[in-house]
Amino acid sequence: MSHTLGIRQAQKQKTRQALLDAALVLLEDQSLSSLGLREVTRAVGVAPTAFYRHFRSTSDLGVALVEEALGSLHPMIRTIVAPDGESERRIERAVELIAGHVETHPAHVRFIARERHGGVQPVRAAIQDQLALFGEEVKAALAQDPVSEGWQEDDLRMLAHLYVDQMLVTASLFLEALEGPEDARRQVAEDAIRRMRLITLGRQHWLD
Amino acid sequence: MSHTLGIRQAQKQKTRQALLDAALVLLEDQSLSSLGLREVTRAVGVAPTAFYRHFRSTSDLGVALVEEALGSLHPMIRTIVAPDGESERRIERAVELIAGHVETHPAHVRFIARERHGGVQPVRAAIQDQLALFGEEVKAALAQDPVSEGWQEDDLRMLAHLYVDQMLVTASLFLEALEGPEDARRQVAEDAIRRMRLITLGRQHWLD
DNA sequence: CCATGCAGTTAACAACTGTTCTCTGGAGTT
DNA sequence: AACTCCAGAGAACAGTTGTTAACTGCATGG
Repeated sequence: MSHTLGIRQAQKQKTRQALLDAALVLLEDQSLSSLGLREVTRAVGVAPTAFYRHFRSTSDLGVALVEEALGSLHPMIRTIVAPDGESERRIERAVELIAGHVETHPAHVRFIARERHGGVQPVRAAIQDQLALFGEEVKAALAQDPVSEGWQEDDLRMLAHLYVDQMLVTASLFLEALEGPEDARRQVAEDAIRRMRLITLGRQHWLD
Repeated sequence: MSHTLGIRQAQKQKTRQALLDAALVLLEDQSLSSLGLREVTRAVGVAPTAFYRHFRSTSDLGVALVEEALGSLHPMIRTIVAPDGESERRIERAVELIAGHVETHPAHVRFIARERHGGVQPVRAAIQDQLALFGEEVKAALAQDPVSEGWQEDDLRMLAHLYVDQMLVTASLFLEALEGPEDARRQVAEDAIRRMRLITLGRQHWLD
């Protein structure tokens, strides 16, 4: 299906990716609203004006980063919330998956946590859109589960959003514990499991 | 107890407060890491160099803003979590209190939500410190509650942090709905109440 | 094989940044 | 009344920023 694109376009995508990568590194200790376009091009080793061939502005680049960070995450969401297996085991697997993802993509996770409430409106909007999508996917999966029988639409939506928020909180806690000792990470994992367990408990008694 | 301070110090505190206020306004649509000190002094109508009489840097000012935004919030936390009255009524009151605070101090709430994961380390640390304090206060209050009889220390801590996170999430949702129609705010309130209800349910069955 | 398109370069711009040093006027002290 | 102190002003600094225009060289399609 993928038409092998010419040398020309390949080179373009390569520098575009280099810009995204460099920006992500620079964003590890600053916010997008203070990221300068010259800063990014300098890091890549390319003229400042080359930036415009790929992005209208840094906030435009930010939106592309949101796509990169969250767009590929939908399969993982579906895996986490897939209704199979015993609930305790599912919780542990979910937390493990989150921990793994934070370990392999720390900069992406940091970027999302930072810019979710950050100072750049279009980027905030892009993140909200993706998270809303996550919410719908989780809600659809929850609806499949027999535990959700008799649930109102509103309550399902609430629970789905609660789960999504919980995933983000957990991810950002893992992020904080990344540099620290392994003990801290295990602590975060245990705490996250406890939280999920309590939420699941509330879920099972919702219709009492 | 408060010694009436001289004209000199009074004037100093006045411009200091003016700097904080101006910064808070400017931070409504940008992050602290992109806030310039000249920008702030210009907004106040004072020479750039005057800034140094009050703050070492903008991140120093940010830490002061954290104090201003969260320092005065401890009484409210204690009120919310005080163990009196029926639980459903307590939840409603808590959500109302949060909604009210977001309405009266939107800029402060936005600042905290933004800089909690923002690009300025000292500010992040200051926020984490305050939130950890909130956590301890909530935990202490929960321990008083008869529902918490027989709970382990770890579980109490987990629940306290869950509550604190939930308050922040709720506040930021109210913030997003602030400009919109009243309908949206009522929706947020109802959703927040539902979340709290589910968590409380999980809490009541924790020791089953 | 030649003409076109376009990714990336070079140079220049006005505007802005944080920080330094020196100065001043008036409040606080004796 | 004379003296000290210090919040704020003013000017200057070397760097930085985003954006513009006109360019160059090479992959591409006819």
